[in-house]
Amino acid sequence: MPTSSVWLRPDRPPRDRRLDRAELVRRAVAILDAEGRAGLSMRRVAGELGVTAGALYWYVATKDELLELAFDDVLGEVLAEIGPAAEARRPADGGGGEWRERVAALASAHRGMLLRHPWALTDLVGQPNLGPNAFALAEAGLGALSAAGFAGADLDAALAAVNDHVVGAATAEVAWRAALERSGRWRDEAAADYLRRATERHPLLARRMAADASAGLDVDRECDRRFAFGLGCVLDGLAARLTAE
Amino acid sequence: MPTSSVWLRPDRPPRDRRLDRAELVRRAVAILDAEGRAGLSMRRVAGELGVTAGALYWYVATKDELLELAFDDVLGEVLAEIGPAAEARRPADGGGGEWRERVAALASAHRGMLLRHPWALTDLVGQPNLGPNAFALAEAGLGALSAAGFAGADLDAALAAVNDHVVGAATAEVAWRAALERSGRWRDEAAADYLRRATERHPLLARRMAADASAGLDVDRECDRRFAFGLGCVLDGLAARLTAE
DNA sequence: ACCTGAACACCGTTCAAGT
DNA sequence: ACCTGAACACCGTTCAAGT
Repeated sequence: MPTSSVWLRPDRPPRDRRLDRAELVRRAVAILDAEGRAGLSMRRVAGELGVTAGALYWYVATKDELLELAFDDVLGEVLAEIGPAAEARRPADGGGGEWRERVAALASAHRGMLLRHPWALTDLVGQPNLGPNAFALAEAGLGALSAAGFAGADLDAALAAVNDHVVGAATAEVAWRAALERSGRWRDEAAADYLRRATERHPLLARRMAADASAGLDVDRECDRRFAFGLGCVLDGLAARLTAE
Repeated sequence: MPTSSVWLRPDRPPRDRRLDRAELVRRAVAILDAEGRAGLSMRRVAGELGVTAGALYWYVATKDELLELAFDDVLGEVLAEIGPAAEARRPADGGGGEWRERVAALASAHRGMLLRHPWALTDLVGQPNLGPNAFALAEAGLGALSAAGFAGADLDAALAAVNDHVVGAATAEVAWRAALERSGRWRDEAAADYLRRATERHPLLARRMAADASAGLDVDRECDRRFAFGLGCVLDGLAARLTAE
């Protein structure tokens, strides 16, 4: 059990080494993307790096630390996508109505990253995230919302409202897509029976499911639509709280 | 690898058995609540039930199935807290402005359950949830929002917006509380140094963190406040979309 | 029908010993 | 300083054999 955090023990200066943290993290992310959390083992990472499992513990104290580093790594993609330009021109802009677009761009990039790396959602639960990219992303969010006019405790709450929607929507989307993939195996007699009986007492649910099934819905479009709908609600609510003060 | 789902194979009628699914689930939930996901092993559950690990596989095909059952079990607490009364009087009420309170009550009970069982948040990612309590909860949400006036695809999107906020906020809250617990171990020289350097380039973040630290903030109150703030935003947005049509 | 006991193929982590 | 090799204490899952 490590007594402190990865972020407090920087990667040591190299001497005779064949590895460094960055390489561990790259491998871990690749494995996580390809096979999910269940596919990641210290032995697997080590094997792909041509090294023994024990060697990894020279760079990292536990597997959890490696996951922490991997999470912060992909978190960096969000601002990389927005472009450092947006960050640079922040103090300059007039803070008019365009805060909505800036917040929406951040939220959308954040969502995109979570969909590319669904395993990262699990990291959000239960682990404090104190890496440099987490800080930078938080600062960008605070910047966009303070430019809008939020300050003090409301600034925290406003950022939380946006982030919560991003995380919640990504969670639901990932789960829904997983369910659809497995639904291929649900096309038998027993499954149809179970669903029929289960929805008998749930007419609204039954109608929505029937609508989805009959319309041959475009999953990507529907996910985008729901995300935009919810984000629009949150942003409207924020705008209302802004003018009310 | 099971080819179908737990929900398709109902618990068999008893003969000489000493166990049943309900007992497995109760034990699993107790262990998860007490020690989190890391504390749950098939051997542990079996041991507490006075039985061999292999015996569990008579009732359940995999550990994942047990987790699925455990998740649906705690999901049942949400409507149990709201009371079946609310469900019963649903078709009767006039559908006026009180939909806000009904949706808020559902969201709040949902949040409470997730905070009591933080391990459930991990289940939300990657696993489709097809248990009876999940269906019932979805129906209740659809009922509240269709009473408000939503229909069709907007009904789905409206429910998703509320649920996403609940799940996202609970995720953030659980992570934040975990971070605060560990912050006891962060009170040394190196940690202070890391935080100082990390926040140097992030003035807004630094100011918010300083405000939190100096005010001696009440974590419970602040979490409640943020949840209500975000939920208020979402509900305002929904209300606006309702009158716009 | 239900459970035991033992096995299989894995884990994360530690640590002496090597270079 | 960095890595190996082997070990320890676990896992989930399977399955013959018992009752």
